[in-house]
Formats: sequence, C-alpha cells, structure tokens
Amino acid sequence: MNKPTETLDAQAAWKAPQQGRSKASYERMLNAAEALLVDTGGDAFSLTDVSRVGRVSIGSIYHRFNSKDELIHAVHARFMDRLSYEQTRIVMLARSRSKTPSGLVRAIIEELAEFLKNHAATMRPIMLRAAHDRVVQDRGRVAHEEMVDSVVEELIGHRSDIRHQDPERAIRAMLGIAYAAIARELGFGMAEAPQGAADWEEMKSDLGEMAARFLLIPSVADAV
Amino acid sequence: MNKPTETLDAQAAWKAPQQGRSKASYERMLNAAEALLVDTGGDAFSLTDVSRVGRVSIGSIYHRFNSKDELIHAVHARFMDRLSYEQTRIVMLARSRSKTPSGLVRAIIEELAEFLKNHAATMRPIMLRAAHDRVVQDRGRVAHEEMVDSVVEELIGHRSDIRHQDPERAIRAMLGIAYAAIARELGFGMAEAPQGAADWEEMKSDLGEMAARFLLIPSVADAV
Amino acid sequence: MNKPTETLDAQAAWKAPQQGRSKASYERMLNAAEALLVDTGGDAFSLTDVSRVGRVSIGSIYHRFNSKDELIHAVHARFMDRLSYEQTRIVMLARSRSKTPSGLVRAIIEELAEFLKNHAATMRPIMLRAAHDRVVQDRGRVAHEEMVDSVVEELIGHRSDIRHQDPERAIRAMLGIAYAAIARELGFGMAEAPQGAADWEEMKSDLGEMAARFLLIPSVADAV
Amino acid sequence: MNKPTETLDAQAAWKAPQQGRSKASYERMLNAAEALLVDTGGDAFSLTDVSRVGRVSIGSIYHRFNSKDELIHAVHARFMDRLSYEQTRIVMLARSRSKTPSGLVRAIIEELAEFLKNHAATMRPIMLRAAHDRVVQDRGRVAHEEMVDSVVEELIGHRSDIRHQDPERAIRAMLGIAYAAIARELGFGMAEAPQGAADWEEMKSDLGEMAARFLLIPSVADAV
DNA sequence: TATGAATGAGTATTCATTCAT
DNA sequence: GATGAATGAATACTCATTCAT
Repeated sequence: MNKPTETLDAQAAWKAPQQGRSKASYERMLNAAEALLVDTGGDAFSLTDVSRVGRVSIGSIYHRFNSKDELIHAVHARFMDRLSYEQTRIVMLARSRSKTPSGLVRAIIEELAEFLKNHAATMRPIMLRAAHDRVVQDRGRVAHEEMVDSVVEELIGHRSDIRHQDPERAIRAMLGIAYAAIARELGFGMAEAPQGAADWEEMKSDLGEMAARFLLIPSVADAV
Repeated sequence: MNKPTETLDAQAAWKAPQQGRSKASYERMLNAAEALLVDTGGDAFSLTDVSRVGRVSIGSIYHRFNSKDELIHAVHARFMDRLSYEQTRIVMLARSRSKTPSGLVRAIIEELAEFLKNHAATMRPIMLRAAHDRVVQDRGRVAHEEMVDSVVEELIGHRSDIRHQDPERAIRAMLGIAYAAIARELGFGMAEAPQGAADWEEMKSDLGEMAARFLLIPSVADAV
Repeated sequence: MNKPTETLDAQAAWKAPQQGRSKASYERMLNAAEALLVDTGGDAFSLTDVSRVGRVSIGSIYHRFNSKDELIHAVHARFMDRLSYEQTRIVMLARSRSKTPSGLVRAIIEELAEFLKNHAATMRPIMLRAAHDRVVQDRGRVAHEEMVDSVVEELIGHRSDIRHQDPERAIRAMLGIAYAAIARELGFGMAEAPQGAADWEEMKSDLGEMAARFLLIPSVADAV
Repeated sequence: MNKPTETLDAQAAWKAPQQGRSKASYERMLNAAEALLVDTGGDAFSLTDVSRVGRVSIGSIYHRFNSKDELIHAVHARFMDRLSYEQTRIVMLARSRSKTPSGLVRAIIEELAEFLKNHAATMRPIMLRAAHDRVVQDRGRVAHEEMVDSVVEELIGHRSDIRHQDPERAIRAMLGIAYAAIARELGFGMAEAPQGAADWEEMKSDLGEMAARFLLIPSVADAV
C-alpha cells in the first residue's frame, strides 16, 4: 500500500456475500478493520492485525479484496451507507424544532453538529485517510454535497429573509464554515479525540448564532 | 517511527551548531527534511532520502538527533520560529488598514487568511503530522493561542461595540471558527493542495462578513 | 508446487471420465490449463486461473487430480498423444518426396522441422517445464526415441551409402544434432517465441545439407 | 519478482565496493547467490536463503541491489566477465592444435565444447533464467556473437576451402548448430545435469566431423 | 459429487537505527 | 566528528491445498 488508489473505483471490485459462513467471515473482516481504524486512529494497522482481530485468515481477506486499500474502501463505503439515512434526517429534525428562520438555522447547525459528533470516532480516522486517498475524498465530497443541497433546499424557502445578494451562495458559504468549525472541534483528521474540547454546547450555540446573524441580518457595513 | 512521540520532548535533545561546516551541514539536513515534508505531503520520506537530498550522511543526522521524530520536531520548531514574527504583525497590519470596528474585524480575518495561505505549503504536511504527534500539536496550539491573544487584545479595546455578554469569549469563538474555515479551504492536513479552491477571495470576504456580523450586530433573536 | 514431481507417476493417478457433463468439464480443465501454459509461457499460472478460464471449480480440479503437478502431467500426456500420430508420419512423408539417399535425408530433416514448428507454441513451455520435471522429461525422451527409431529404421535401408563405421550411430548422432538445432531455432524452453528467427528456410536447408554431407560423404580426413 | 526485467539495464544500478568489509560482504552475497543458482538449478531460491548462506543481512542485499532481479543480473554479469577471457582463447587454442582446415574446424568444435562443459554447472541455471529474462538473454546473445565473430574471423582465412556460395554464412550456420547440440548435451536450460550423457567424446567427435564435412566438402547433390 | 470459501506458510521489499571504520 | 554499510523486524500479497456446505 504505498500509494492509496488515486481514482474512484468505478465499480467496486468486491462484493458482499449474501449468506452463511461466508457472510459471517466477511463481516468479521469489515468489523475488525473498522475497529482497528478507530482504535489506531488511522490506517496504520497491518492485515495481520485484521486477521487476528477478525478471526479470518489473510487469504480470506484477499479472497474478498485485491488489496488493503480495497478493504479500507469497503469499510468506508459501508460506513457512508450507514450515514446516508441519518444525514437525510438532519433537515427534517431541524424543521420539526423551529419554524422561524432564525430558529431553523440554529436547529440545522445543532442537528448537523450532533450528527457529526455521533460518528466522530469513525470520521476522525477516515478524514485522516482522506488526506492521501482520492477515493475516500471523492466519496466524502459527494456525501457532503448531498447534505449541503438538502439544507439549501430547505433554507431557500426563506430566501426573502436572507440578507445577501445571492442567498444560495450565502447558505453554502455558511455551511462550509460551520462544517469546518465542527470538524475541527471534533478532531476530524486527528488520530485521537481532542483533549480540551470542553465547550461543545457553547461552540454549537456560537456557531448557530453566527450562522443566523450571517444569513438573516443586514451587513454591519450597511448599518454603520 | 511507527509511533510519533506521544509527549512533549521536555527539553529538546538536539541543538544547532553555531558555526562553520558543521552549521552548514545541519542546515542542509533541516532544509532537506522540510523540502521532503512539503514534496511528499507528509512524513513518508526516509532518512535515506534526507541523506541524499541534503548531502549529509545518515550518521551525521543521528549525531544531531536521536531519532527521525526529533529531526521532524526540529524542522517544525524552526518553521514555527519563522512564523512567529509574521504572526505578531497580523494585528498591526490590520490596524493600519481600518479603524472602524467592522473594518478592523474584516482586516484581521483578511490578514490571518493571507498569512496562513503564504505558509500553506508547509502547514499542510505539518497538520497531517500533528494528527499523530503530540509534540507538534502542542507547539501548534501555543502559537495559535498567541495569535488569538493578540487579536483579543486588539479587539477588546472595542468591547463596547461587541454585542455579546462575554465579548472576549465571542472573539475567541469567532477566531476558532474562522481559523477552521481557512484551514479547510487551504487543505491543511491534506497531502495535496485542494483542487477546486477557486473562490479564495469570496471565501475571505464571506468570512470577514460573518465575523463582523457575529461580533458587532445584536442577535437576530433579540431583533425578531 | 515448489518442486515438480521428481519421479515418474508410476500409474497416472487421474483418469478421464468417459461421458457427459463430467467429461465436458474435464476437458475444459485440460484446455484451460493448456491455454494458460501457452499464454504464460510456462507453469506460472494459478489453479484459480484454470478455474476461471475453464469455468470449473477448484474443487472439481482436485476431484480429478491430486495436485497441480498431476493436472500439468495430464495436459502433457494428452499433448503427447496428439503428437504421436503425426510423428509416425514424418518418415512416410519424407519417403514420398524423395527416393535418393541424399534427398531422403533432406526431406526427413525438413519434415521433422516442420512437425516441430507446428507444435512449437505448446512445446516451448513444455520444454521449460521439463527443466524441473522428471515426468515430463521422461515422457519426452520416450517420444523422441520413437521418432529417432523410426528414422533409423528407414535410413538403415541405405546403410551402404552411409560413410561411417557404425551407420546407425551416425544416424542417431545426426538426428540428435538436428533436433537440438531446430529446438533452439524455435525457442523451445523459452517463455516467448524468439524474435529474430527470420531465416527458417535457410536454417532447414543448411541443416539438411549438413545431415546429408555428414551421412553420405566420406570424411574430409580420408579425402585430404 | 513476478516478471524479470524486460529490458537491458542501460547502466547497471549496482556497483561493486572496492575494499574492506564492504567488499567482503558484497562478494559473499554474489557467491551465495551463484551457489544457490547452481544448487537449486534455477532462481527459485529466496533472498532469505542468500542471507543465510552468504551471512549477510537482507538489508545489506538491498543496500547494494534494488531487487532480487538486480542481484541475479550482477551474478550473471560477473559470470560473463569470467567467461569472457576464456572465450577469446578458444580460437587461439584451436589454431595451436592444427593448421589444416579440417583439423582446425574440428579443434574449434572441440575447444568450444570443452569451454562450455567447464562452465556447464553455472550455464545450466543461467539458460533457464534466460527463458524469462530479457537482460540475461541479451547479454548472452552478445557474448555468443563475439565468440561466433572470432571463429568467423579465423576460418574466413580459409574461405577458398569452404564449399559454399557464402562461406561466412556457412560458418555461422555451422556454429549455431554446433552450439545448440553442445548446449543440449550439457543440459543447458535444465535444472540438473543430464543423466545418460555417457558419450561426450563421441559427441564432440561427431560434431567436429559434421562441421568439417559441412564446410569443406562439396555438396552430395553436386557429387551425385 | 460439486462448489468455492478458507487457510497459512512463504516471498520480496522497506526503513529506522546501530556501529565498524 | 563523520561516514555509510549493516542489521532485521515488519508488511503486503500469492497460491497450492483443504474442507464445510
């Protein structure tokens, strides 16, 4: 594994077996690899480790995957699939909490933050892997864009409240900034959870406040 | 170098020679290691590479440093020293550009962003290294806090314009968020520079706007 | 299969099924193995390859054969059987082309060369295999001796024209030399066909000439 | 080492150290590899074997060579160098034994055969390696051509005695055939020395006879 | 009988670190 | 001090063979 795959696996080369012993061993592999990903905080585990933890032979792993990279991509893909459903619910949950524009924006930030926090343990090493791995980067970008689109779709309904020339661009900018701040707070791309992250609630609140002020209030330059 | 040092090198074990051939060879080491850090996008270069690029023997490297980790820490320390002076100038430069609170906030964001962009090539792999390396993390945190403190010191003079219960906390929150957004845009912690980062000016402007509105305008909740 | 079998499989351990689906699958195995032998230029293909190419399961292969070696021996045996008939015709064809001793010798060389050339694609990797595999060596030797015997039988009828103390030995020596030269020209024992083998016709003609002069003309030592 | 190098190493990547411990260890590597080549009858030995037999570490081998292939090429090159001097002496030795054309041709065959026999133990596995390895093939071809050229140069002085339209071509054809026959007799390209090779003297004599008759006597077709 | 998933010993290669010169 | 050769543990990957279903 000198260089992680540089391009998207057009068609994933591996496929999940559907039943029985075979499926059980397949899942032990993925579970072991995911656990090691989380525990080591990166991909610096050996296939021997996967073999031991998952109680599968090295050969079995290579029976399913052509390389360690492919195994990691399978773990990633499975993780992204799990995320997918929850991610679509962010806007829905936020909407159910508030109907005012300001409240909605804050709720979206809050739900997004909680969603990411719930999966931080796995996202941390995945983001680290993304540093070198185009496949992981690309899949991550797609998921991120889906999330952004769903928020835009919701907030654009309030476009008249958004004090920007281009409301959609403002929403996207705000989300990019909020995502970056949350990811940093949660230590995405770090091997371990950050230590001094005591102020999670405060941080969410600040971020919601900032987002709401940014979108919904006329520029200070106009005011002053 | 499976595991980067986990704790602060209480006292750095290496010291720079003060003169002559010795100093020249010492600097070739550091320069080679830094160049490789940037070129490979991480610490995945071998000491043999350093030896070749820097025209120093492996033995010389181990004469100065007890391990590859220490060499990298020296590179990091030297880099942080170079940054230190420029970082202190951020506030000064911003102040010279605008005196109104709003303009000052925007100028600070702008200067911070440009400062980070100027050093992005080196900061990218360093942030990646920080993922596993407590020493790098800690030094980075210290520098970051110095930067934050200097901004706080400047903006706190305008505390009456800051529409928050705790103006200092608001400033710190804003800076954390802004820093995260800039770092993400510049691809800190990634092996390569991000591809589609076309909208640098827009992004700086959005961030400045967001910071100004966050700090200087009453909450939308109060208003609505 | 680190070490090919060192001794003759006293009794071949496999047997061909006589009918139906079973026979079809058996032949797909042999065909796949033979094709891979030719394509890879040696035995460096895996049973997984045979399984894929021949659309037979690994289990099926092991149902018929106790090892990869045995499979290869079966391919070899089948190939030698196909050769057997054609080989017996070499002398017959040569005889029909010329009745003079000189013409007959040349025709035999010509027919032998063409016969080997027709099967060169398969003989190349088989000779390579023979380098390590006593079973293949021994079977090859037997077939070779049959060919030599048939030529001796034919030419010995012209013994009075052969200018040697021991005409039979001279014939055998000549055939050994001719066979070696043809095999070298055709790249037997090489992974690929030789590149610059442009002069096939010339080579056959030289060899025929040499054989004829060797057998049918008194020694130069006698003459000079 | 899935595929031996396909092209000539333009410049050999390894170089022999000139003195001391370093040279001793370098030679132990080459000697061990050569011994294993001969003993195993091919390149099917592991670098661990080389490490054990040569009392050098795996790392030392990779300090000198970039791959197992390169090590084998170095062994090959060293062997070819040793051969080079002796090969140039073939013609000289033959000339000192006989001045008549017929005697000279026989002496050349005899010397060539003895020369090859003396190095058969190493040439056997090298020829096997050449089956897959273009570098070995190419170097071998060059050496072979040098030998052929030196013989042509000698015999062409007797061109008036050579009963062929194109004497040089006849000499080259004869040498190609003789070389093939000797190589086959000596088991070049086989893992082990041939068993039933009882008739070495006879074979040399037959080959010399055949060569002499081929070159020096008018065609039987002309005579009959 | 047929299938193909599972096994695991074996191989080439890398690289931080040590140490003889 | 300086050099760079030597070390060897660690790792991804292959493939003949076994065996559960």
